[in-house]
Amino acid sequence: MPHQPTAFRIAIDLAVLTIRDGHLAVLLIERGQPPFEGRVALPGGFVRAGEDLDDTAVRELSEETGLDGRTLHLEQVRTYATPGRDPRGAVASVAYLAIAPDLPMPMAGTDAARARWEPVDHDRLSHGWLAFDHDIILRDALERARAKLEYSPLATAFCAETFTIGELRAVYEAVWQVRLDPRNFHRKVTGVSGFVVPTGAQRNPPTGRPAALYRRGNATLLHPAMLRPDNGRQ
Amino acid sequence: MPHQPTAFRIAIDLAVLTIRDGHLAVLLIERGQPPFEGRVALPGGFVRAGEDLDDTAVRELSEETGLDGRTLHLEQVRTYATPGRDPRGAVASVAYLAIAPDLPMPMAGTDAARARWEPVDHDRLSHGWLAFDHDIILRDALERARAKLEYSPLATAFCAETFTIGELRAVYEAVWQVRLDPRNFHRKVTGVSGFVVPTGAQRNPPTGRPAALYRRGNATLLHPAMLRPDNGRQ
DNA sequence: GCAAAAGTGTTTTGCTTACACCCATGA
DNA sequence: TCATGGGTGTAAGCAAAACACTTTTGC
Repeated sequence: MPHQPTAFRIAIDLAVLTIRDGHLAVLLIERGQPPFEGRVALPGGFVRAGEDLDDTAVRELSEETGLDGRTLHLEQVRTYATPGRDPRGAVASVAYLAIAPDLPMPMAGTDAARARWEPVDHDRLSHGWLAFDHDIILRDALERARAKLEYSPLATAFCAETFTIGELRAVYEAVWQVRLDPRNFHRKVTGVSGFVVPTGAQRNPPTGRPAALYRRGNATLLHPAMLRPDNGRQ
Repeated sequence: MPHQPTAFRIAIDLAVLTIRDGHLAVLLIERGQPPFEGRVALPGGFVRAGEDLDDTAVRELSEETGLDGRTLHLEQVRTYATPGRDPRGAVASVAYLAIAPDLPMPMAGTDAARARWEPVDHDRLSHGWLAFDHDIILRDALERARAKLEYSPLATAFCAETFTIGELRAVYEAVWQVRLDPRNFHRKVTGVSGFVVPTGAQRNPPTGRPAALYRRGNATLLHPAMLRPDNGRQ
């Protein structure tokens, strides 16, 4: 056979999302060496011998950001291997989507010093915001997250252990970039079996009536689904 | 740095689906050499230098099965790289889902002689039906196909250029493994804007009233969606 | 009392289901 | 004429959207 398989290095790139100040934010690393030195990029790194892809994702998340991937929602999105996508040669990238609650930023020690949360800039996205082809990777990861909010309880992964319905609504509003009716949202969420369960406790907002606190339920699929407004309008 | 990135070869594995005799079928290859000689596996092959993943998928589809990937629905599903998944060493596999109409089997020439359609065996699936980890890959690809029938016009990719509503219903029934009410299905499909458009022509079934023929519309998302019966029942 | 956020009730509208019923053909 | 699949009508039930209204806090 004349054609030999090419040898690739395989990188994991992480699109780590959270909600900060009511806005969707992504965890970025300022690159300290070429290629793309000084530019911002998704955190990531190479798969090592004997490592499964999920393991690499957890390890890189810890090394580069200080976050514990075992407690976060973490899922594979897709793989990119367009020739020339990495100036260092034949590097395939397996993209992962991670969802984190609004954590204190510390991420002490190690390489995490270069990590920071940045609001997702929908204008600059796909127009040279991030290094490599990370604009495309982030766009695909965002679309995955948006889609999964509809039929899975993924939104609770953006929240702390306990949360109010208003906080959950803020997640949907930030990720979908829409305004939702608080009254209908409340009824819809509490009507989906296994989505959220009341803890009995309450929390006082700065002003206003105290909100009941909830924790994640055990549903893995939402029924009925939380459909995006205007979803599919031609 | 003590840890070097491992070098991988990257394979594309194809889950090519069609409907044959009212049943969901997958295209399999009987392996002619070790490892897993004599066992059946998904068709596939290695990514070559300078090739994008989609290109490899199209090329392998043509070489191993005689099908033209440029005219088929073809989409990436996910990547598998669990250590030890391939006895030949560090081989990552990028799985693709392909959908074909019920084509005449010829697939003349080349390696396609070893290719054959097999009904999807849901019992043996995940219990050592296919070589490598292809049971898992096929299961994931099937789940992708099942999910996409709900919100995308993917079902038309199983049909020829023109088709009847009954044929389209047979696709949903075969992929979802359910019975659907023909009357309600007809109304639902024709009510989704851009899903199917009437050609004006008709076709006579062996017995019964002639059926109107349709072709694919230009919708990329179905609204309202074709929800799976019982979808999400706890 | 006022502002603000939480939460309930009600109406309208649209989709889904179940099923009765009619249509057009081959044998 | 009968069997068979194609296709329409209709009513019940669930879910979504819009919005009036009440509750409970901090100031």
